[in-house]
Amino acid sequence: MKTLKVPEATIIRLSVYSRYLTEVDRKGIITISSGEIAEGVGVSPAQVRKDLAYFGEFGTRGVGYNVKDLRQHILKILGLSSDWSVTLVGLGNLGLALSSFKGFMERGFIITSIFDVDPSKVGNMIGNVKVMGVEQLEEVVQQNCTQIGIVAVPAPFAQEIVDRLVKAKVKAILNFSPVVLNVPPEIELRNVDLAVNLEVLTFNVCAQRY
Amino acid sequence: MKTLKVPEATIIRLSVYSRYLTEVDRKGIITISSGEIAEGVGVSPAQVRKDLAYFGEFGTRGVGYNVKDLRQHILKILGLSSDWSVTLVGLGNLGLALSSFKGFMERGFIITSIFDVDPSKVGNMIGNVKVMGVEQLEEVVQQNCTQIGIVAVPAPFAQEIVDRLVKAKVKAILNFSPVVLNVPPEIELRNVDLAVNLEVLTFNVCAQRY
DNA sequence: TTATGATAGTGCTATAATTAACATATCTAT
DNA sequence: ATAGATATGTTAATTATAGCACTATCATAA
Repeated sequence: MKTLKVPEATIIRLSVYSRYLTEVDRKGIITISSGEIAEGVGVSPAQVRKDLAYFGEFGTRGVGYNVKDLRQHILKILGLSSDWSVTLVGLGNLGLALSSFKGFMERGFIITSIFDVDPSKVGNMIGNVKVMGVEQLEEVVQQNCTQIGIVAVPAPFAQEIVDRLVKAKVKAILNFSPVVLNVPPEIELRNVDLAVNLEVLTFNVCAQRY
Repeated sequence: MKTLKVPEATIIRLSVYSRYLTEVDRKGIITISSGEIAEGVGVSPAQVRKDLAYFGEFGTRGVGYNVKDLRQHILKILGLSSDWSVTLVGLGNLGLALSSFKGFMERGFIITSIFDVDPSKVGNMIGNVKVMGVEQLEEVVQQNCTQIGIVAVPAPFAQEIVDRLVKAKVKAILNFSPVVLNVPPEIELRNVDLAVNLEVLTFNVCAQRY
């Protein structure tokens, strides 16, 4: 057990491992080796062991890992042993897609509030959540002890929404607007930029040159 | 000019720089320094210069970079000097959101075809693109010389769709299904896993422990 | 024309991440 | 019991990435 500085790449892989283990578990498989996990998710066996070694010893030498146990351990590491209350701000096309995204619920992310500015949307039900006007954001989010905010508003409004989420004491923000946002250092911020992803692809497609 | 092995992190940053430069250019600013770019996007000035150095010399010592020029150079590097034909497979909530995502069009990604299995969707118009049944995928995609496929279908169908895209000779695939996909090495594949992003956040929120 | 200030480009250093190698532990079969 | 096969955990080596500091170059103004 090394501990202390864990690369972000490791966290991302752990998340992928856990999802793969869920799949493997569903097939009724009891034990799995680092090599099989590696094969399944497309990394090296050493990488799998190294990633796990940051957090402890979860396997049995000569045998492998118990699928259920390892999965549980990883979920615990990722902070997924209990549910998270999530607020979604912005109910455009992307927001709507996110609101019904199964992958969130499956992993314990519960969307407990949804906000939009559009009066024609406010009051509507999305699943069993009522859409509210953004003016209520701080109050509702704080009351619910919501810890994660998802920002899916047009770029020009993103910073303002983020500021209000910070005021409402969320701990982490997932931003889908293609802008650089400023948050206090204690707030975790991640940006998902869809166009960037395509551009990495086009670079690579064109990259015989480099 | 160093060339040859460019880190992916560099490509991602270049994409961010270029977007920032677009913004700066709109404000009518002519010249910008590495320090100002760095400030604007939240990296170090050395990093900005290093990233650009992979591809050439674009600035003037003692002065900085011409905003328009640098922007154009970066777009060229990323392969964005001409448009890309993109096909979208899967018109669920996410697919629908992607189909109308402005960020794609702005950067020259043109969705030229959309496929779904649901007969109630086939035939509908999304913008000026007619939704087609997946059975036509190979034919249409190949005919259009579409080079990029976006996969937004449920996880169990993703591999099959990817196989068909490969058969249809796309060069790159952006996958939104949370599964590990197999493609031949010459095909560029990127995965966008929305839940993973949230899980990196929760880990960090919980990570006082580590 | 020359001195000064500013800033890009670059080589070197330090840090981080990945891969490889190995020593240790477990299970199975004889 | 013991030997052999297997697979983890860990240390070492390699590779990749980022940061720093120096050098070269340009613009400006005296």
